Amino acid sequence: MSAAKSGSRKANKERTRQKLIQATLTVLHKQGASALTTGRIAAEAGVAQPTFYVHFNGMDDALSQTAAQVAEESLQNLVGFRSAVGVGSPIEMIRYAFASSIDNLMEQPELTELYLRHRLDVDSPLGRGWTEITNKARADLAEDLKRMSIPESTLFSELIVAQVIGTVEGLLHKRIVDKDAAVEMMVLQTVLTVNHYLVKREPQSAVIALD
Amino acid sequence: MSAAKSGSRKANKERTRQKLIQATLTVLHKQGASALTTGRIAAEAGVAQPTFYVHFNGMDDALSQTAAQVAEESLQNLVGFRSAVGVGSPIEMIRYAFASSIDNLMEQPELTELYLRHRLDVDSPLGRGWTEITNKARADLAEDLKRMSIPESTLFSELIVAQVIGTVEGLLHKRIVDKDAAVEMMVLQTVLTVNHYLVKREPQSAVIALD
DNA sequence: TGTACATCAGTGAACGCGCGTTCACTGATGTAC
DNA sequence: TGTACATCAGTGAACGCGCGTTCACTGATGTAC
Repeated sequence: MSAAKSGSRKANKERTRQKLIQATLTVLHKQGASALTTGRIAAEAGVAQPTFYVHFNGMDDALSQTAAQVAEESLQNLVGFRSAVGVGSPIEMIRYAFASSIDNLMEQPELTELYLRHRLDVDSPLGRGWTEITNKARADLAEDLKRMSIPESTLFSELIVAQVIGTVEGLLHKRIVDKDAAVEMMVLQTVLTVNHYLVKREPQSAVIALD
Repeated sequence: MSAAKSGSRKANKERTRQKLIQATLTVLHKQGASALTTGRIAAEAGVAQPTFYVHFNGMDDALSQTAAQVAEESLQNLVGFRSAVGVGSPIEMIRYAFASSIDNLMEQPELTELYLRHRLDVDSPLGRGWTEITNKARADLAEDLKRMSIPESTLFSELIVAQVIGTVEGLLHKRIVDKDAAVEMMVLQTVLTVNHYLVKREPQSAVIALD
Protein backbone atom coordinates (compact mmCIF):
# COMPACT_ATOMS: atom_id res chain seq x y z
CA MET A 1 0.00 0.00 0.00
CA SER A 2 1.38 3.37 -0.97
CA ALA A 3 1.67 6.34 1.35
CA ALA A 4 -1.00 8.18 -0.61
CA LYS A 5 -4.70 7.53 -0.22
CA SER A 6 -5.52 4.07 -1.43
CA GLY A 7 -8.44 1.87 -2.35
CA SER A 8 -9.22 -0.89 -4.74
CA ARG A 9 -7.43 -0.77 -8.05
CA LYS A 10 -10.76 -0.19 -9.82
CA ALA A 11 -11.75 2.68 -7.54
CA ASN A 12 -8.34 4.30 -7.91
CA LYS A 13 -8.59 4.09 -11.68
CA GLU A 14 -12.04 5.64 -11.63
CA ARG A 15 -10.75 8.42 -9.41
CA THR A 16 -8.01 9.20 -11.91
CA ARG A 17 -10.53 9.15 -14.74
CA GLN A 18 -12.66 11.66 -12.87
CA LYS A 19 -9.64 13.87 -12.30
CA LEU A 20 -8.93 13.79 -16.03
CA ILE A 21 -12.53 14.64 -16.91
CA GLN A 22 -12.59 17.54 -14.48
CA ALA A 23 -9.20 18.65 -15.76
CA THR A 24 -10.60 18.66 -19.30
CA LEU A 25 -13.29 21.11 -18.24
CA THR A 26 -10.82 23.18 -16.24
CA VAL A 27 -8.32 23.50 -19.08
CA LEU A 28 -11.14 24.33 -21.47
CA HIS A 29 -12.37 27.03 -19.12
CA LYS A 30 -9.02 28.49 -18.07
CA GLN A 31 -7.03 28.21 -21.28
CA GLY A 32 -9.60 27.85 -24.04
CA ALA A 33 -10.33 25.26 -26.68
CA SER A 34 -7.14 25.88 -28.66
CA ALA A 35 -5.04 25.01 -25.60
CA LEU A 36 -6.84 21.75 -24.96
CA THR A 37 -4.07 19.13 -25.34
CA THR A 38 -3.58 15.73 -23.76
CA GLY A 39 -0.48 17.06 -22.02
CA ARG A 40 -2.23 20.01 -20.43
CA ILE A 41 -5.18 17.88 -19.32
CA ALA A 42 -2.83 15.36 -17.72
CA ALA A 43 -0.81 18.11 -16.04
CA GLU A 44 -3.99 19.72 -14.69
CA ALA A 45 -5.04 16.31 -13.34
CA GLY A 46 -1.62 15.79 -11.77
CA VAL A 47 -0.66 12.69 -13.75
CA ALA A 48 1.90 11.96 -16.47
CA GLN A 49 0.85 12.67 -20.01
CA PRO A 50 0.70 9.05 -21.27
CA THR A 51 -1.75 8.30 -18.45
CA PHE A 52 -4.29 10.09 -20.62
CA TYR A 53 -4.16 7.08 -22.93
CA VAL A 54 -4.76 4.64 -20.10
CA HIS A 55 -8.24 6.13 -19.84
CA PHE A 56 -9.12 7.50 -23.26
CA ASN A 57 -8.59 6.50 -26.87
CA GLY A 58 -7.83 10.10 -27.78
CA MET A 59 -9.23 13.60 -27.39
CA ASP A 60 -12.57 12.76 -28.98
CA ASP A 61 -13.08 9.88 -26.59
CA ALA A 62 -12.12 12.08 -23.64
CA LEU A 63 -14.58 14.74 -24.77
CA SER A 64 -17.31 12.14 -25.25
CA GLN A 65 -16.80 10.84 -21.74
CA THR A 66 -16.73 14.40 -20.45
CA ALA A 67 -19.98 15.12 -22.28
CA ALA A 68 -21.58 12.00 -20.83
CA GLN A 69 -20.48 12.99 -17.35
CA VAL A 70 -21.79 16.53 -17.73
CA ALA A 71 -25.08 15.29 -19.14
CA GLU A 72 -25.53 12.82 -16.32
CA GLU A 73 -24.48 14.82 -13.31
CA SER A 74 -24.44 18.51 -13.96
CA LEU A 75 -26.66 19.71 -16.70
CA GLN A 76 -29.54 17.32 -17.07
CA ASN A 77 -32.07 19.64 -15.53
CA LEU A 78 -30.14 22.80 -16.02
CA VAL A 79 -32.42 24.17 -18.69
CA GLY A 80 -35.38 22.20 -17.48
CA PHE A 81 -38.86 23.37 -16.60
CA ARG A 82 -40.24 20.10 -15.35
CA SER A 83 -39.70 20.76 -11.67
CA ALA A 84 -42.28 23.55 -11.73
CA VAL A 85 -45.25 21.24 -12.08
CA GLY A 86 -47.66 21.67 -9.17
CA VAL A 87 -45.98 24.69 -7.58
CA GLY A 88 -49.16 26.70 -7.11
CA SER A 89 -51.15 29.08 -9.28
CA PRO A 90 -50.31 29.14 -12.98
CA ILE A 91 -48.34 32.34 -12.76
CA GLU A 92 -46.39 31.12 -9.75
CA MET A 93 -45.60 27.98 -11.67
CA ILE A 94 -44.35 29.93 -14.66
CA ARG A 95 -42.32 32.23 -12.44
CA TYR A 96 -40.84 29.25 -10.66
CA ALA A 97 -39.94 27.58 -13.95
CA PHE A 98 -37.97 30.59 -15.12
CA ALA A 99 -36.37 31.34 -11.79
CA SER A 100 -35.27 27.79 -11.02
CA SER A 101 -33.80 27.28 -14.48
CA ILE A 102 -31.73 30.41 -14.11
CA ASP A 103 -30.73 29.61 -10.54
CA ASN A 104 -29.61 26.15 -11.57
CA LEU A 105 -27.44 27.54 -14.33
CA MET A 106 -25.99 30.26 -12.11
CA GLU A 107 -25.01 27.72 -9.47
CA GLN A 108 -22.13 26.47 -11.59
CA PRO A 109 -20.95 29.59 -13.39
CA GLU A 110 -17.80 28.10 -14.92
CA LEU A 111 -19.63 25.13 -16.34
CA THR A 112 -22.44 27.34 -17.59
CA GLU A 113 -19.94 29.66 -19.22
CA LEU A 114 -18.48 26.63 -21.02
CA TYR A 115 -21.98 25.56 -22.01
CA LEU A 116 -22.76 28.97 -23.48
CA ARG A 117 -19.49 29.11 -25.33
CA HIS A 118 -19.48 25.63 -26.77
CA ARG A 119 -23.09 24.54 -27.04
CA LEU A 120 -23.03 25.04 -30.82
CA ASP A 121 -19.64 23.36 -31.41
CA VAL A 122 -20.81 20.87 -33.94
CA ASP A 123 -17.32 19.41 -34.33
CA SER A 124 -16.73 18.42 -30.72
CA PRO A 125 -18.50 15.61 -28.86
CA LEU A 126 -18.87 17.99 -25.95
CA GLY A 127 -20.64 20.55 -28.12
CA ARG A 128 -22.86 17.88 -29.62
CA GLY A 129 -23.78 16.71 -26.13
CA TRP A 130 -24.75 20.24 -25.16
CA THR A 131 -26.76 20.69 -28.33
CA GLU A 132 -28.63 17.52 -27.46
CA ILE A 133 -29.32 18.70 -23.90
CA THR A 134 -30.65 22.00 -25.19
CA ASN A 135 -32.84 20.33 -27.80
CA LYS A 136 -34.25 18.04 -25.18
CA ALA A 137 -35.02 20.98 -22.90
CA ARG A 138 -36.83 22.74 -25.74
CA ALA A 139 -38.79 19.64 -26.65
CA ASP A 140 -39.79 18.95 -23.04
CA LEU A 141 -40.86 22.53 -22.57
CA ALA A 142 -42.92 22.51 -25.75
CA GLU A 143 -44.64 19.36 -24.56
CA ASP A 144 -45.39 20.89 -21.15
CA LEU A 145 -46.81 24.01 -22.76
CA LYS A 146 -48.95 21.93 -25.06
CA ARG A 147 -50.27 19.97 -22.10
CA MET A 148 -51.19 23.29 -20.49
CA SER A 149 -53.19 24.08 -23.66
CA ILE A 150 -50.91 26.97 -24.51
CA PRO A 151 -51.04 27.76 -28.22
CA GLU A 152 -47.94 27.97 -30.45
CA SER A 153 -46.14 25.78 -27.94
CA THR A 154 -43.14 25.00 -30.17
CA LEU A 155 -42.49 28.62 -30.98
CA PHE A 156 -42.99 29.61 -27.36
CA SER A 157 -40.47 27.04 -26.22
CA GLU A 158 -37.93 28.45 -28.67
CA LEU A 159 -38.33 32.00 -27.42
CA ILE A 160 -38.45 31.01 -23.77
CA VAL A 161 -35.27 28.95 -24.00
CA ALA A 162 -33.61 31.78 -25.91
CA GLN A 163 -34.59 34.24 -23.19
CA VAL A 164 -33.41 31.99 -20.38
CA ILE A 165 -30.08 31.38 -22.07
CA GLY A 166 -29.76 35.06 -22.92
CA THR A 167 -30.55 36.10 -19.37
CA VAL A 168 -27.97 33.73 -17.97
CA GLU A 169 -25.44 35.11 -20.43
CA GLY A 170 -26.33 38.62 -19.33
CA LEU A 171 -26.02 37.73 -15.66
CA LEU A 172 -22.69 35.95 -16.09
CA HIS A 173 -21.28 38.84 -18.06
CA LYS A 174 -22.64 41.38 -15.56
CA ARG A 175 -24.76 43.19 -18.12
CA ILE A 176 -27.84 42.18 -16.14
CA VAL A 177 -27.61 42.87 -12.44
CA ASP A 178 -31.19 42.47 -11.26
CA LYS A 179 -32.04 38.80 -11.69
CA ASP A 180 -35.52 39.14 -10.26
CA ALA A 181 -36.43 41.98 -12.61
CA ALA A 182 -35.29 39.86 -15.54
CA VAL A 183 -37.35 36.90 -14.39
CA GLU A 184 -40.36 39.15 -13.86
CA MET A 185 -40.09 40.55 -17.37
CA MET A 186 -39.84 37.08 -18.89
CA VAL A 187 -42.85 35.95 -16.89
CA LEU A 188 -44.84 38.98 -17.97
CA GLN A 189 -43.92 38.55 -21.62
CA THR A 190 -44.93 34.94 -21.53
CA VAL A 191 -48.18 35.34 -19.61
CA LEU A 192 -49.37 38.43 -21.48
CA THR A 193 -48.66 36.83 -24.82
CA VAL A 194 -50.26 33.52 -23.92
CA ASN A 195 -53.35 35.36 -22.73
CA HIS A 196 -53.45 37.39 -25.91
CA TYR A 197 -53.33 34.25 -28.04
CA LEU A 198 -55.96 32.55 -25.90
CA VAL A 199 -58.36 35.47 -26.09
CA LYS A 200 -57.77 35.90 -29.79
CA ARG A 201 -58.54 32.25 -30.42
CA GLU A 202 -61.53 32.11 -28.07
CA PRO A 203 -62.63 35.48 -26.67
CA GLN A 204 -64.33 33.98 -23.62
CA SER A 205 -61.41 31.76 -22.61
CA ALA A 206 -59.93 31.75 -19.14
CA VAL A 207 -56.68 33.66 -19.08
CA ILE A 208 -53.77 33.36 -16.69
CA ALA A 209 -54.27 35.69 -13.73
CA LEU A 210 -51.45 38.16 -13.25
CA ASP A 211 -51.36 38.00 -9.45
CA MET B 1 2.28 41.79 -67.41
CA SER B 2 1.36 38.23 -66.53
CA ALA B 3 -1.24 36.16 -68.36
CA ALA B 4 -3.50 36.26 -65.32
CA LYS B 5 -5.65 39.25 -64.42
CA SER B 6 -3.41 42.11 -63.48
CA GLY B 7 -3.51 45.52 -61.89
CA SER B 8 -1.30 47.66 -59.76
CA ARG B 9 0.96 45.85 -57.34
CA LYS B 10 -0.96 47.38 -54.45
CA ALA B 11 -4.34 46.32 -55.80
CA ASN B 12 -3.10 42.79 -56.47
CA LYS B 13 -1.79 42.51 -52.96
CA GLU B 14 -5.09 43.71 -51.53
CA ARG B 15 -6.93 41.18 -53.66
CA THR B 16 -4.81 38.37 -52.25
CA ARG B 17 -5.39 39.67 -48.75
CA GLN B 18 -9.14 39.57 -49.35
CA LYS B 19 -8.87 36.03 -50.67
CA LEU B 20 -7.05 35.03 -47.49
CA ILE B 21 -9.63 36.71 -45.27
CA GLN B 22 -12.50 35.03 -47.08
CA ALA B 23 -10.60 31.74 -46.96
CA THR B 24 -10.25 32.13 -43.21
CA LEU B 25 -14.03 32.34 -42.85
CA THR B 26 -14.54 29.48 -45.29
CA VAL B 27 -12.14 27.13 -43.52
CA LEU B 28 -13.66 28.07 -40.18
CA HIS B 29 -17.11 27.29 -41.54
CA LYS B 30 -16.31 24.13 -43.50
CA GLN B 31 -13.70 22.52 -41.28
CA GLY B 32 -14.14 24.09 -37.87
CA ALA B 33 -11.94 26.06 -35.53
CA SER B 34 -9.59 23.18 -34.75
CA ALA B 35 -8.73 22.85 -38.45
CA LEU B 36 -7.90 26.52 -38.85
CA THR B 37 -4.21 26.48 -39.87
CA THR B 38 -2.15 28.85 -41.99
CA GLY B 39 -1.67 26.07 -44.53
CA ARG B 40 -5.36 25.35 -44.95
CA ILE B 41 -6.22 29.04 -45.21
CA ALA B 42 -3.57 29.53 -47.90
CA ALA B 43 -4.73 26.42 -49.79
CA GLU B 44 -8.35 27.62 -49.67
CA ALA B 45 -7.20 31.00 -51.00
CA GLY B 46 -5.19 29.30 -53.75
CA VAL B 47 -1.77 30.58 -52.72
CA ALA B 48 1.32 28.99 -51.23
CA GLN B 49 1.44 28.63 -47.49
CA PRO B 50 4.23 31.17 -46.79
CA THR B 51 2.16 33.78 -48.61
CA PHE B 52 0.08 33.87 -45.44
CA TYR B 53 3.03 35.62 -43.77
CA VAL B 54 3.29 38.22 -46.50
CA HIS B 55 -0.06 39.52 -45.29
CA PHE B 56 -0.33 38.61 -41.63
CA ASN B 57 1.96 38.43 -38.63
CA GLY B 58 0.34 35.17 -37.57
CA MET B 59 -3.07 33.65 -36.92
CA ASP B 60 -4.08 36.27 -34.37
CA ASP B 61 -3.33 39.06 -36.80
CA ALA B 62 -5.24 37.28 -39.56
CA LEU B 63 -8.22 36.83 -37.27
CA SER B 64 -8.05 40.48 -36.21
CA GLN B 65 -8.09 41.60 -39.81
CA THR B 66 -10.92 39.18 -40.54
CA ALA B 67 -12.86 40.56 -37.59
CA ALA B 68 -12.29 44.13 -38.78
CA GLN B 69 -13.48 43.18 -42.25
CA VAL B 70 -16.59 41.46 -40.94
CA ALA B 71 -17.37 44.37 -38.62
CA GLU B 72 -16.98 46.87 -41.41
CA GLU B 73 -18.73 45.18 -44.28
CA SER B 74 -20.96 42.39 -43.20
CA LEU B 75 -22.25 42.61 -39.70
CA GLN B 76 -22.37 46.23 -38.67
CA ASN B 77 -26.12 46.48 -38.87
CA LEU B 78 -26.80 42.80 -38.63
CA VAL B 79 -28.28 42.99 -35.16
CA GLY B 80 -29.27 46.60 -35.52
CA PHE B 81 -32.60 48.25 -34.98
CA ARG B 82 -31.70 51.74 -36.11
CA SER B 83 -33.12 51.42 -39.60
CA ALA B 84 -36.64 51.14 -38.23
CA VAL B 85 -36.88 54.77 -37.19
CA GLY B 86 -39.76 56.49 -38.92
CA VAL B 87 -41.27 53.43 -40.57
CA GLY B 88 -44.85 54.18 -39.55
CA SER B 89 -46.98 53.49 -36.51
CA PRO B 90 -45.16 52.33 -33.37
CA ILE B 91 -46.13 48.71 -33.83
CA GLU B 92 -45.12 48.72 -37.48
CA MET B 93 -41.82 50.19 -36.44
CA ILE B 94 -41.26 47.48 -33.85
CA ARG B 95 -42.29 44.77 -36.29
CA TYR B 96 -39.95 46.18 -38.91
CA ALA B 97 -37.08 46.30 -36.43
CA PHE B 98 -37.44 42.61 -35.60
CA ALA B 99 -38.10 41.48 -39.14
CA SER B 100 -35.25 43.40 -40.75
CA SER B 101 -32.73 42.27 -38.16
CA ILE B 102 -33.66 38.67 -38.77
CA ASP B 103 -33.73 39.09 -42.54
CA ASN B 104 -30.30 40.69 -42.50
CA LEU B 105 -28.87 37.80 -40.53
CA MET B 106 -30.57 35.19 -42.69
CA GLU B 107 -29.15 36.74 -45.84
CA GLN B 108 -25.70 35.37 -45.08
CA PRO B 109 -26.41 32.06 -43.38
CA GLU B 110 -22.83 30.78 -43.31
CA LEU B 111 -21.50 33.97 -41.77
CA THR B 112 -24.36 34.08 -39.30
CA GLU B 113 -23.74 30.47 -38.34
CA LEU B 114 -20.11 31.42 -37.64
CA TYR B 115 -21.29 34.40 -35.65
CA LEU B 116 -23.59 32.26 -33.51
CA ARG B 117 -20.91 29.67 -32.95
CA HIS B 118 -18.02 31.97 -32.14
CA ARG B 119 -19.52 35.15 -30.76
CA LEU B 120 -18.49 34.19 -27.21
CA ASP B 121 -14.95 33.02 -28.11
CA VAL B 122 -13.13 35.23 -25.71
CA ASP B 123 -9.75 33.88 -26.82
CA SER B 124 -9.99 34.73 -30.50
CA PRO B 125 -9.88 38.22 -31.99
CA LEU B 126 -12.77 37.18 -34.21
CA GLY B 127 -14.87 36.21 -31.21
CA ARG B 128 -13.95 39.40 -29.41
CA GLY B 129 -14.99 41.38 -32.47
CA TRP B 130 -18.35 39.66 -32.53
CA THR B 131 -18.82 40.22 -28.82
CA GLU B 132 -18.20 43.90 -29.41
CA ILE B 133 -20.68 44.04 -32.28
CA THR B 134 -23.33 42.37 -30.14
CA ASN B 135 -22.67 44.67 -27.21
CA LYS B 136 -22.96 47.67 -29.45
CA ALA B 137 -26.25 46.41 -30.87
CA ARG B 138 -27.60 45.95 -27.35
CA ALA B 139 -26.44 49.40 -26.26
CA ASP B 140 -27.88 51.08 -29.35
CA LEU B 141 -31.18 49.30 -28.89
CA ALA B 142 -31.36 50.24 -25.21
CA GLU B 143 -30.76 53.84 -26.15
CA ASP B 144 -33.46 53.76 -28.80
CA LEU B 145 -35.92 52.23 -26.36
CA LYS B 146 -35.09 54.84 -23.78
CA ARG B 147 -35.64 57.58 -26.32
CA MET B 148 -39.06 56.05 -27.00
CA SER B 149 -39.78 56.38 -23.25
CA ILE B 150 -39.97 52.61 -22.87
CA PRO B 151 -39.27 51.59 -19.27
CA GLU B 152 -36.62 49.02 -18.30
CA SER B 153 -34.88 49.74 -21.57
CA THR B 154 -31.64 47.94 -20.70
CA LEU B 155 -33.37 44.77 -19.66
CA PHE B 156 -35.65 44.94 -22.68
CA SER B 157 -32.70 45.24 -24.99
CA GLU B 158 -31.15 42.14 -23.42
CA LEU B 159 -34.26 40.05 -23.92
CA ILE B 160 -34.97 41.37 -27.39
CA VAL B 161 -31.44 40.66 -28.61
CA ALA B 162 -31.61 37.22 -27.01
CA GLN B 163 -34.86 36.52 -28.81
CA VAL B 164 -33.59 37.73 -32.16
CA ILE B 165 -30.42 35.67 -31.87
CA GLY B 166 -32.41 32.68 -30.65
CA THR B 167 -34.89 32.99 -33.50
CA VAL B 168 -32.12 33.15 -36.07
CA GLU B 169 -30.56 30.09 -34.49
CA GLY B 170 -33.91 28.32 -34.66
CA LEU B 171 -34.40 29.29 -38.30
CA LEU B 172 -30.88 28.26 -39.35
CA HIS B 173 -31.24 24.92 -37.60
CA LYS B 174 -34.73 24.38 -39.04
CA ARG B 175 -36.40 24.15 -35.67
CA ILE B 176 -38.42 27.25 -36.55
CA VAL B 177 -40.05 27.13 -39.96
CA ASP B 178 -42.49 30.03 -39.83
CA LYS B 179 -40.41 33.17 -39.65
CA ASP B 180 -43.39 35.51 -39.70
CA ALA B 181 -45.06 33.74 -36.80
CA ALA B 182 -41.84 34.04 -34.82
CA VAL B 183 -41.58 37.76 -35.58
CA GLU B 184 -45.23 38.24 -34.66
CA MET B 185 -44.75 36.53 -31.32
CA MET B 186 -41.71 38.64 -30.51
CA VAL B 187 -43.58 41.80 -31.45
CA LEU B 188 -46.53 40.80 -29.30
CA GLN B 189 -44.35 39.94 -26.32
CA THR B 190 -42.58 43.26 -26.57
CA VAL B 191 -45.65 45.45 -27.12
CA LEU B 192 -47.83 43.76 -24.53
CA THR B 193 -45.10 43.92 -21.93
CA VAL B 194 -44.19 47.52 -22.67
CA ASN B 195 -47.87 48.48 -22.38
CA HIS B 196 -48.16 46.61 -19.13
CA TYR B 197 -45.20 48.48 -17.66
CA LEU B 198 -46.51 51.82 -18.93
CA VAL B 199 -49.98 51.29 -17.46
CA LYS B 200 -48.54 50.04 -14.21
CA ARG B 201 -46.39 53.11 -13.86
CA GLU B 202 -49.03 55.58 -14.98
CA PRO B 203 -52.51 54.08 -15.40
CA GLN B 204 -53.68 56.78 -17.83
CA SER B 205 -50.67 56.56 -20.13
CA ALA B 206 -50.97 56.05 -23.85
CA VAL B 207 -50.15 52.50 -24.81
CA ILE B 208 -48.95 51.11 -28.12
CA ALA B 209 -51.90 50.20 -30.30
CA LEU B 210 -51.94 46.58 -31.43
CA ASP B 211 -53.12 47.21 -34.97
C1' DT C 1 -1.10 -15.75 8.00
C1' DG C 2 2.56 -16.02 4.58
C1' DT C 3 4.67 -16.63 0.15
C1' DA C 4 4.99 -16.71 -4.82
C1' DC C 5 3.06 -15.23 -8.83
C1' DA C 6 -0.23 -12.40 -11.89
C1' DT C 7 -2.28 -8.19 -13.06
C1' DC C 8 -2.38 -3.62 -14.35
C1' DA C 9 -2.45 1.76 -13.49
C1' DG C 10 0.83 4.81 -14.24
C1' DT C 11 5.38 6.33 -16.28
C1' DG C 12 9.81 7.94 -18.89
C1' DA C 13 11.63 7.82 -23.19
C1' DA C 14 11.36 7.81 -27.91
C1' DC C 15 9.36 8.77 -32.43
C1' DG C 16 6.94 10.87 -36.30
C1' DC C 17 3.92 14.33 -38.03
C1' DG C 18 1.90 18.64 -38.80
C1' DC C 19 2.33 23.12 -38.01
C1' DG C 20 4.36 27.87 -37.65
C1' DT C 21 8.01 30.50 -39.04
C1' DT C 22 12.14 31.97 -41.68
C1' DC C 23 14.87 32.79 -45.71
C1' DA C 24 17.01 33.07 -50.13
C1' DC C 25 15.23 33.32 -54.50
C1' DT C 26 12.19 34.50 -58.70
C1' DG C 27 9.88 37.08 -61.87
C1' DA C 28 6.57 40.58 -62.55
C1' DT C 29 5.71 45.47 -61.61
C1' DG C 30 7.36 50.08 -60.92
C1' DT C 31 10.71 53.91 -61.69
C1' DA C 32 14.64 56.84 -63.14
C1' DC C 33 16.84 58.69 -66.81
C1' DT D 1 9.75 55.44 -76.06
C1' DG D 2 13.45 52.44 -74.43
C1' DT D 3 16.72 50.63 -71.24
C1' DA D 4 18.74 49.57 -66.80
C1' DC D 5 17.85 49.11 -62.20
C1' DA D 6 14.89 48.79 -57.84
C1' DT D 7 11.11 46.95 -55.50
C1' DC D 8 8.38 43.52 -53.73
C1' DA D 9 4.41 39.79 -53.76
C1' DG D 10 4.72 35.26 -53.88
C1' DT D 11 7.32 30.75 -53.44
C1' DG D 12 10.02 26.19 -52.38
C1' DA D 13 12.79 24.38 -49.08
C1' DA D 14 14.33 23.87 -44.64
C1' DC D 15 13.98 23.86 -39.63
C1' DG D 16 12.39 23.40 -34.90
C1' DC D 17 8.73 22.72 -31.73
C1' DG D 18 4.78 20.84 -29.67
C1' DC D 19 1.75 17.43 -29.87
C1' DG D 20 -0.27 12.68 -30.24
C1' DT D 21 0.80 8.10 -29.86
C1' DT D 22 3.41 3.85 -28.65
C1' DC D 23 6.05 0.82 -25.74
C1' DA D 24 8.84 -1.45 -22.40
C1' DC D 25 9.11 -1.04 -17.69
C1' DT D 26 7.93 -0.40 -12.58
C1' DG D 27 5.89 -1.11 -8.41
C1' DA D 28 1.65 -1.43 -6.02
C1' DT D 29 -2.55 -4.24 -5.77
C1' DG D 30 -4.81 -8.59 -6.21
C1' DT D 31 -4.97 -13.73 -6.00
C1' DA D 32 -3.87 -18.71 -5.48
C1' DC D 33 -2.38 -21.98 -2.46
